Amino acid sequence: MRSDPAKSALFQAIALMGKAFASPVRLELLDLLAQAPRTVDELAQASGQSSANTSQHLQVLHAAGMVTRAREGTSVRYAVSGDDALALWLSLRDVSAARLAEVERAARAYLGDQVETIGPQELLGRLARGEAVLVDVRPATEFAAGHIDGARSIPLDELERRLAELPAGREVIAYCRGPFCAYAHRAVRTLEQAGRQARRLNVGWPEWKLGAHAAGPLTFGPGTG
Amino acid sequence: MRSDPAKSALFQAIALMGKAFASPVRLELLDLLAQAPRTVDELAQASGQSSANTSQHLQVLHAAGMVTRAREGTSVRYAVSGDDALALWLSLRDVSAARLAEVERAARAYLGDQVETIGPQELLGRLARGEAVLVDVRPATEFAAGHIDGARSIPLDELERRLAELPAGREVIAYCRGPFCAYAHRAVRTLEQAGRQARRLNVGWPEWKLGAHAAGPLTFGPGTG
DNA sequence: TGGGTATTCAATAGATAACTTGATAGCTTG
DNA sequence: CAAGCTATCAAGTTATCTATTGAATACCCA
Repeated sequence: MRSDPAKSALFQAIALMGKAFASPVRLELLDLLAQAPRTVDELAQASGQSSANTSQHLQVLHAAGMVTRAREGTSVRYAVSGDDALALWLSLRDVSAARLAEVERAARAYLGDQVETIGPQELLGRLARGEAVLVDVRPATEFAAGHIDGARSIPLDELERRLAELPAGREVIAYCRGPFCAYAHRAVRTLEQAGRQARRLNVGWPEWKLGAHAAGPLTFGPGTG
Repeated sequence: MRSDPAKSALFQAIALMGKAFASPVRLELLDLLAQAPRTVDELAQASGQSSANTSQHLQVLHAAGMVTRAREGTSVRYAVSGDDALALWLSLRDVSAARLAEVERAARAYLGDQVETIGPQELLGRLARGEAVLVDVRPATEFAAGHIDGARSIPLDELERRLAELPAGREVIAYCRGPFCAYAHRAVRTLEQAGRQARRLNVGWPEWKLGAHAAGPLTFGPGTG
């Protein structure tokens, strides 16, 4: 077994994908791409990195097979390469949150006080009975790239002046990018200060897309069926 | 959004776990630990690394929350820290195999010619009807640490001289560490050369343990239910 | 065809990581 | 308590990674 060159090549090849997850900048880019495909420039702006640096990190992600690249006129649009790649990123994120106290701590510090949540099952029931209204508080472009069926788009920074659009007497459920995104937290606080009843959906669009609404608790990895 | 320190800290913390997957040596250690807990020395020997180097890599894995550490007299025994961590490693492995041609290529080169396979569902049926016998061809210590219910242990290097133990007239199903392990391939070839009917189970012990037998095809990530 | 923009390439300096070697600490046994 | 073993630490060398800068390329549009 000592230094079998073929086996060694196998692990080396897998490590290429592992390296993709070794930089916080790349993780942030991946997290942005999990919401919607974007161009290099959009990603550079959203992540606060230089264009060149963003491009280089995207190439690492591309070499690892995590993202696809497509020319669009003068721009190049990157996207997560598939549901399996998306699920892998979410798994890494969730396992690290479960296993690393530092991630939990950083998440709490970033999100602020917890707000009341609702699960996918209960949400579907309340929506079907007309008791609740579902609001996507992400930026409009991300809503356009994909959203939960039946949701209406009110980006967080427009929420305050568009409160009237929300029917009174119905509870408002807000969702955003996922459990580590602050938008829905802030939306719920804004809504409550406006005297509305509001909760946060405990999954984001990527988790929903992968099927969180079809089953109960989140599960990981191969063969959970 | 530009350089939010709290958000940046979050990705930095997650990247700590990402870094764990960035080295082929660590991946090999993780792969070994996926079969059974082991001491530093055992891991060093199995991976062909120096003791000190192995220890350092294990510390990185430990800092990432992927493995646990327990003193056992004069030794220290490491183990994968839980089913979620195990599933994450298997997902990384499988997604990289699906997305990176180089991984596929290296796997084929390592495993040699394909042999006929059988799935968990069909296996359970044949076992229940007494038509097949299931053999675990991994080293005995890995069998002792956990194995598929009803399997008998015949390590690959003992298979040839223990052929008589296998009842004639029944198909032999061999399994080992997983889809990237060569043991079961070699076992099937050995058995066929001895005139026995044999197939390879298309999952290994870790996949089975995580529930591959309970459902059909492998699925990835959160919320597949 | 030429100007403008988006992306990538190339080169560099600074930071991090990998592996080796030799020393240290913890446990077991005589 | 001393000897012997296992694991970890510390220091040093080499290799790799990151981010920056400035140049080059690809595309669009006039």
